Amino acid sequence: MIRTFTEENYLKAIFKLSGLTAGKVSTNSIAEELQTKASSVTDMLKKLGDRNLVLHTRYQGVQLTENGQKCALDIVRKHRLWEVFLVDRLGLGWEEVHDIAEQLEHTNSDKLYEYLDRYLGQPRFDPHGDPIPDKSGRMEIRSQISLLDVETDVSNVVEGVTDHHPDFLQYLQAIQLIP
Amino acid sequence: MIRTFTEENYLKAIFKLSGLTAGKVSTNSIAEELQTKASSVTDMLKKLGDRNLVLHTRYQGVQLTENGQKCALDIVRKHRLWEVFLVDRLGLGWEEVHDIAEQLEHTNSDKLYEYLDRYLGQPRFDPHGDPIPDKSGRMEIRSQISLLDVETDVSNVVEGVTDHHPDFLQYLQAIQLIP
DNA sequence: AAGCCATATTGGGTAAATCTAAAAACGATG
DNA sequence: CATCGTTTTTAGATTTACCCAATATGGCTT
Repeated sequence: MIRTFTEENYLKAIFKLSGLTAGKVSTNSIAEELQTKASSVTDMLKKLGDRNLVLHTRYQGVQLTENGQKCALDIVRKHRLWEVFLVDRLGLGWEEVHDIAEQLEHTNSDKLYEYLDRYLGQPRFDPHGDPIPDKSGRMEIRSQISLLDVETDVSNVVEGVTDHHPDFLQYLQAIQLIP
Repeated sequence: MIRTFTEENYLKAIFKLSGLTAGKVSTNSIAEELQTKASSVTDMLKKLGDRNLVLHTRYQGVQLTENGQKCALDIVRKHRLWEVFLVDRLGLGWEEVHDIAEQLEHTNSDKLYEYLDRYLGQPRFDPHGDPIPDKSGRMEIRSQISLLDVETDVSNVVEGVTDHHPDFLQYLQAIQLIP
């Protein structure tokens, strides 16, 4: 199954948005996520539908098929493995690796990722605390509570962030609040 | 200066062919190198010419401008750094990394390559024995002689290969003739 | 139930990179 | 120096991923 760079980005966006809304994803939300126009999204949804990667009913939103979910998890896996590499091995800052991983994640080669995964010690979480799916798409969920809800005078370990905006991550870095 | 994936591949091809023929490069040779048609090449040469990356005179072949040469060396550098990573760090075979590096080389980020280079110990040669240009495009040339011209009964060190075809490299691997 | 508004889709068009087929230029040779 | 064959370029079409403007849909009000 050959997927273009663009198709992969759509699948990843739909996957991400499905997690937030826990259901069907709207055309406009995808357009905003990918910084494109709703009409472009409709075009692509039709194409992804033809390829059995999404289920799209006119005016009703879209969701990933089992097949599409598998593809999306594969891309997420690649992205997060690269982030671990960039931070743990190369020593880049955890707040600056997202854009680089966004490029690297489109590299295809089963063997590459098999070896990269082993080289990194089969990590289960990326530098932002997000879980890394395994080859078959399974990933660990950690039960976490928000820092907003934490009791004062109690020591806690920060495991991850939910806001991935560069500015916010740089702020966390500056105050040394690191997962 | 933003370059597309495709433009980068053309620059790399022209650079490679310039080295072989030591002069102007023909449209057909580029078409063969990139597995495309001569008419597509002409189109792209026009575009690269407009961008001051090549010097193209109708029916007379093409050569890289100083600017184009710099871009090509940058891509070659990225390619070869990735090859070192794949072989030395991940443990992939030197005969199977070319296609993967061909994808990775299009990743952009000055900082990434600065850190990758340092992480790999600023290597000057890739696993095939080809020199790796430094940030400003300079690279070492080793004076090598062909195995065909080597005297018998004399011990030699194999430094590299000139034929990069997967089948040939797999054969060398099989007989343990490794740089 | 009718109207209104936000959301989504369609239709028509553009730009990039490709292709095929036809025409143009080069250069080797008789 | 005219001709032939190869190489290269042009012209016109196709495909992919976009865009805008116009239209359609569905849900919410009243």
